[in-house]
Amino acid sequence: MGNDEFLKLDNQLCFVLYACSRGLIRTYRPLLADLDITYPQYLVMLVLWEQDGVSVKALGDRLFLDSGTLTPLLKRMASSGLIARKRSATDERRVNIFLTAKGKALKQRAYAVPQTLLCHSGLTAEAFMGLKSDLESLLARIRTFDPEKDVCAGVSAAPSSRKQS
Amino acid sequence: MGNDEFLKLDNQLCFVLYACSRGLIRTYRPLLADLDITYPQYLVMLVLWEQDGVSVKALGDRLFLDSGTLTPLLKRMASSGLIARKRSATDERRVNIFLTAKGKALKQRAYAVPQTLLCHSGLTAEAFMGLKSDLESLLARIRTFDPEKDVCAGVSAAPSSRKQS
DNA sequence: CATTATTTAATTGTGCACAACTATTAATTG
DNA sequence: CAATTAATAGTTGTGCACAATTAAATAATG
Repeated sequence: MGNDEFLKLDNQLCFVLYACSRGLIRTYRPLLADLDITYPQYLVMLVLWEQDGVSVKALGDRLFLDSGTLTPLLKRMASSGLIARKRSATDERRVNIFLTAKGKALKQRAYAVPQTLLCHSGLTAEAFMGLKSDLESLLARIRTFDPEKDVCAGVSAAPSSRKQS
Repeated sequence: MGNDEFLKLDNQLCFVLYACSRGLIRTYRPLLADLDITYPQYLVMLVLWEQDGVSVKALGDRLFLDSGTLTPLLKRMASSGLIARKRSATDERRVNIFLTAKGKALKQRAYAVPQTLLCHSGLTAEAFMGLKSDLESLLARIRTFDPEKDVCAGVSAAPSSRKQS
């Protein structure tokens, strides 16, 4: 009976994380609409403003997105004139992404975005940093988790069914 | 120049939230695949296991999803035999969602999911509760934010351009 | 009671996410 | 150097998200 507690929606960390993520992105939406970009496109711009000319692969590693997501997204950004996609001369497999003048210029209008968001979040700088740090730890943990040596496999099974190596 | 710090990817709370949310859902995926459901479908099941027969509207209020997302999702769940969609007799606008026998039975196999996830997250019960609580506060704040009385509007503009009522 | 406004779901269209697969190029190895 | 393997993008197909619109039913109002 006490097991039912674990299945209640309000006891799910993942749900509040999922709801928070979508809620924050919803808060960004009108600000980014002024810049004519979506939230994932904004993330691509953040990477490019730090380092122009990165490959699709490097972008994917940074944003945890694969080519199935990035290829069409980058094509949309190219057709709206923010970036240019250029096949690498030294490695023909690579496609490098470069900011256009329009893409570089957009940065000026983006400076206001993070500060407006911080204000909307109602967080102090300390709370902001603390929460970000906690989430970074969680992210690192779930991304390095190795299913091969899964300590959790039998965690909710009957004790007798646990397989010890 | 110091403004550039605010536009760095690694300084974005929303990005780590977005990455964490997708990372956790990725961790759920193989477990839920065993139950033949996706993560959003799992959330619907959590609501229905708590309260059978809710309307699409009530589901949407609970999960922060609209009919554009829920209608096709619920149709898929109906065709896979987990739920039944029934037009309400007392209010013909409403569609109420009921668990089938198969849907009710699935709960037994779902008990293991939250505990496996908790283990994968590597969080203590205290850290889990603390993080969930912090995210709930943030969610409440951004969901009740009223753009009409936006204190943040001029937050990054020049001080002289601030409009006081 | 007829009209208007509101509520509720469904529909349409766009843009992600991601798994599975293909094609091309580069690196490795016998 | 030829054959194999690995790396990189692209393609295809499915399932969300969400804005905007439509349609139907109910509630509110003059």
